[in-house]
Amino acid sequence: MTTCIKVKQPNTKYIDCAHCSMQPICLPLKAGKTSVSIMDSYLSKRNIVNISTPLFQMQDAADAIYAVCSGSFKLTETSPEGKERVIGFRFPGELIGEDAIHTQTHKYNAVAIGNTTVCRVDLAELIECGKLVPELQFNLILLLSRQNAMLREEFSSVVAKHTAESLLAAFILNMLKRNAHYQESAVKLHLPLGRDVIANHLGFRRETLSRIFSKFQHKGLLAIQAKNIEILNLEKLEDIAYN
Amino acid sequence: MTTCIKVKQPNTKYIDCAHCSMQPICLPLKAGKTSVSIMDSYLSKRNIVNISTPLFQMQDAADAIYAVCSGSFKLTETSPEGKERVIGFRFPGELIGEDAIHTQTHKYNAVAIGNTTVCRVDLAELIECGKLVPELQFNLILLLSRQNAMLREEFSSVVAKHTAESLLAAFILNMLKRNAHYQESAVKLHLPLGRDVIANHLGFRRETLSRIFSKFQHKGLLAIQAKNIEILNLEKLEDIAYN
DNA sequence: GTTTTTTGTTGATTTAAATCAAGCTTTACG
DNA sequence: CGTAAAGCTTGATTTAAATCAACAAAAAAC
Repeated sequence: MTTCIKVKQPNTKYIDCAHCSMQPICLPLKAGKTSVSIMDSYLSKRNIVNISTPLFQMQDAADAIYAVCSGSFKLTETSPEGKERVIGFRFPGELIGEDAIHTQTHKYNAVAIGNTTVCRVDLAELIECGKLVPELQFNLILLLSRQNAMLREEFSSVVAKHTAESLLAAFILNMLKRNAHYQESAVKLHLPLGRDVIANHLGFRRETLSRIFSKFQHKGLLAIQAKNIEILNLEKLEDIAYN
Repeated sequence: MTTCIKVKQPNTKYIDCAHCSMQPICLPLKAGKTSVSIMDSYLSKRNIVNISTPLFQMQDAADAIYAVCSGSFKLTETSPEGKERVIGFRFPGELIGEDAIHTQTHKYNAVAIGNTTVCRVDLAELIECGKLVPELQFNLILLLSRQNAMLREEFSSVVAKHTAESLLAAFILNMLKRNAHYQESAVKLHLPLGRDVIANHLGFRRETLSRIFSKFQHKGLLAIQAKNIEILNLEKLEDIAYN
């Protein structure tokens, strides 16, 4: 049976399979619940390590779903003039490329931030396997529905915000929630994202981001050390987010 | 067999079932492809007319997926202080509440804009039916994946925009694309949304929206008559959207 | 059909964020 | 190890959008 091989890397934290979004697909395979022999022959599940390279790019053929094991990804769109717009992020335990089932070609780029590990599930094989194992197919439905809910949540953290402050506050809260299950503390957040990348995503300038971070620190809402953010006053941050 | 009953209303356009997002589920039922008798006994598909009322609200039990037949819906979140934030729109042929499969309770409100018609598919019955008809289950996977892609597209039309102008331009282009198959012209857009609602969604004030609309008209990009927008210069609009 | 209310537009002023610019810190590199 | 490069912060100025305010145009109500 294929297993998840964890590649040792310095300063990286791995998500355990129990907290991974791919679990509804992987679990029957690992636990040997049903039809393991069938799935084993179909699903080519393996680990790939990327070093700051694209997992896939716009217009690439979409032939797999990925789950992030360690590290982070930024999802970007490239405009005709070559400008890059960061449309989202993916962290350990989250999915990338799940819309591929429908689209055939990718509509955005998925680029590794630092060194990352991913689990890859071949789409054609997954679909074949699903035909034989209805349980797996229903798990995929659950997984897609959950990804849908996650997407909408990420969406609502950046939409309909009137000020840069409420936008950033909502973004931090979204990051906190999504990273909760693999951070040491519920109020401590390691954000492996550069200021430029965050600012691009939120639609304002690096300088503005820096100023708001400073303001939040002076107000006693956050304590920031490089890429580590500690939330000191969650309630006030939520007030600002809800505008 | 249950059929789609179209209720006659003045000034409303119905999406035909061939262009509806629910089609992958409804089609086997209507065409009598496979196991129609089984599905017929399970799927309670029917039309409901709403007059400016919520289809569902935050924290309501999520027990169905809806497809919009006619009219439009706004999706909103209500903050603890009662402020409303418009997080998206749904038009004829599009789905509402598909994330319900995973979440059990709704995380946002779906409110009818004017008079609307929807098709309702009971979730518990759909899942039961899926167990018996694997083909239906795979169609649901396709549908969820497509909804995922649509969500990401709606998302990327409002994220990472640096100016109000590019935000509005991208929003118009997204609306144009999503309404393409039931508008008379590829460059004419009937937007049944009030200025306040659009402005709320995009995160700025009614006055700002009005001014940009005027600016776009003076520049010869748009021709606006109340809620009807004609795109006169698509290329320039795209340039502004890509910022 | 007229009044009232809601919705949309335009103008003047204030405020928030972009831009320009310099200094500082951290990481990468020879 | 020291230097270069990239990333982050803070300040001064300009520009874009919010706010305040008046008015016009549609709907809705009477």
